[in-house]
Amino acid sequence: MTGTAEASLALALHLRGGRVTPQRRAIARLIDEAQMHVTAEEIYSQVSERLPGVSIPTVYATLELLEELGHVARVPTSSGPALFDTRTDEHHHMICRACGHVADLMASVDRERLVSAAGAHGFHAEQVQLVVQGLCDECAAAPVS
Amino acid sequence: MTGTAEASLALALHLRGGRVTPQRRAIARLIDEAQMHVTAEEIYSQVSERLPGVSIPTVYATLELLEELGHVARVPTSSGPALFDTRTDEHHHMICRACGHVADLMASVDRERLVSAAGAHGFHAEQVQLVVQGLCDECAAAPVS
DNA sequence: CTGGATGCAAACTCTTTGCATGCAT
DNA sequence: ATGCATGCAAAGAGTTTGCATCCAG
Repeated sequence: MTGTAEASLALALHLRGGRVTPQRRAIARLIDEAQMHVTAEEIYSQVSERLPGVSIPTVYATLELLEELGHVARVPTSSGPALFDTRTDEHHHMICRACGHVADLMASVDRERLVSAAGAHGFHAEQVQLVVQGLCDECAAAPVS
Repeated sequence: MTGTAEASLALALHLRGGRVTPQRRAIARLIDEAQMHVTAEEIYSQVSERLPGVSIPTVYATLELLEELGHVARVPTSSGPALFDTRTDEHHHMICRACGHVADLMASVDRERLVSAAGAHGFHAEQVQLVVQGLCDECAAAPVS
């Protein structure tokens, strides 16, 4: 996961004997330019503008590929469509239980301690994500619906 | 959320003019006795043994009710069916990306700090959950599939 | 009685699969 | 030329909705 998703995708695909297709390039490029948290559907509609004819299964397959390569990470949510995060550095999320909006949270957690705590349970930790649930400013102010 | 789900359910329902039905009692009771992390489907099949005829929509509705009352919490996951946690004290989760198994993680995070960090972003935090993703012992040992 | 809760079936959303075609290598 | 990737359509999970019936209060 060095450099852009588009570049490292080509490299990784060569190594594993995969193909660099226009669809994969276009999706990887969107990820590079991307807006933080996206659903497969959003990727689909945006990539469709640039490369008409892409299909949803291809979007899902490519997102899975990019996830393996570490260019996107799924955000753990409690409901709704899968959210892919284009930021892959250690950061966390606030998720509004009313509108579902996801925002980044700048805060540090003691990753080392948690990884070894997980290890003590026989778990091989790869990623530590913090999810803060509650209400975003707008939903907190909004009428009870 | 004082006492058992079954008991507090009755109280809360009276207060809001809701009804204490056999279905709700049975589901609340399962939650009281429960096994940590359950899907709606698991609740459904277990409650069906005691109270034949319950329907899936009722299970979902009751889980939502119990969630409002604070007797179950959804575990943020990256895929798969919704997981309801019957433990409502502050604790965290390790989720295996291979088999999906969820286990509790005993570790503390500085809740106060995170809640106020979220507050600084205008977010009204209610719950802080940590998700450690990786491989459980068995999947780490298992053949690459 | 009365309206909230239930069961059933159907709709819906999100994601994956099967299969024939197409294209990167 | 070879076989991986694609697009399409359809199947599949999981969850929600609509509506008539039922029963707790």
